[in-house]
Amino acid sequence: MDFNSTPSDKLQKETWQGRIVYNQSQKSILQARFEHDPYPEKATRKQWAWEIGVPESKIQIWLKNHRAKQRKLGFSSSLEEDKTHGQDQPQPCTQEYLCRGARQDQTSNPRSQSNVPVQAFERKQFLDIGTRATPAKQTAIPESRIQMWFQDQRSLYPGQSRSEHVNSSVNSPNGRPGLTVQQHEIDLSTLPGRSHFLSSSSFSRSQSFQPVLPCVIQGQTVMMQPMQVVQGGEDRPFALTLGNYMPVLLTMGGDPDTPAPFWPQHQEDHQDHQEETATGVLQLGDYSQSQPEHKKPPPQDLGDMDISYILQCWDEACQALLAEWDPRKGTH
DNA sequence: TAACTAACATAATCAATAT
DNA sequence: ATATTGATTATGTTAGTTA
Repeated sequence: MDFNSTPSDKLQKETWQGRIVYNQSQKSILQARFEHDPYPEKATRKQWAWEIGVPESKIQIWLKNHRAKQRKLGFSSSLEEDKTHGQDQPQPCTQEYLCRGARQDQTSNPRSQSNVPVQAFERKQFLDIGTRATPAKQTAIPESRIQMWFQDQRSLYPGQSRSEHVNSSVNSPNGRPGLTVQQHEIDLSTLPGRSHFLSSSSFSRSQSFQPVLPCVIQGQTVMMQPMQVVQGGEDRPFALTLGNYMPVLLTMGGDPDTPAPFWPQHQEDHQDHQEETATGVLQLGDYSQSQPEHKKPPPQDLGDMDISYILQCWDEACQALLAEWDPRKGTH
């Protein structure tokens, strides 16, 4: 991530959050297209995205913002006349919802495809751009679908508020959430039983879980499990918060239904690395292992491990993170 | 057929970038 | 410092899928 480069003549640049800065030609194209079709269907959005060279999800965001801007400017009435234009004359929708056929084909439930997004949501209800991309890669579900699914899940299971999310971020000195560390405990026993989700899931409704901090050492995944809820993570150096986490060593494999951890062993060419550092890992095994109040023994696989080795891994993890953590950037 | 949920939408707001 | 704008939130609707 390059925070020092100037935007000048770059096509677009990505910031810590993956924010795009459209150049003038991109904006012109989008605005011209928008005038003719302010509510493009999926295929059209993809076409625009291809022409401009950005993901379709970005087009969707741009359209959303541009519609809002137009409404604010008082052009909403004219938009009403245009909005069915170019949609092969479907039945006019109530409000501005796309009609049948104009929408993307409804994909099957991510839960039936893989429990990667489910477990990601169980761990963290607010996904950053980087962490969102990882389960998307693991499941072949587009990132925009992952994002939508998370939004729907949050509406179904309001486990934490935005402010709690913000407060739980460990901000870097410049105010940016360099490493997002979810410290809010989601008590599943309070969730409404509105679906078969919980009962069919790998954990019981009466259980709660806490997020974990991952790191990979010598081919092993070490999960840093919270020992207690940390108050006021703001402005606190990451190194200090590490002390509140208990190392738990996880091993690969096991349950065939359990996908491989989506923590990338090889951090590929994704735009955002720092966010994934703190969040993008799949916790394996029984969720009951994560209950901090009971101080249960670590996962069963750990029984085969030598405790000194575990502690050594933990020490190495701390050392590595401390060595690589740049206080000016909030990450390495 | 009812329940569930993916795929949309809006308004409000935050935050990065431009002016 | 302020305006612009991309991104995210909460919340609501529609319609396809599933039990």
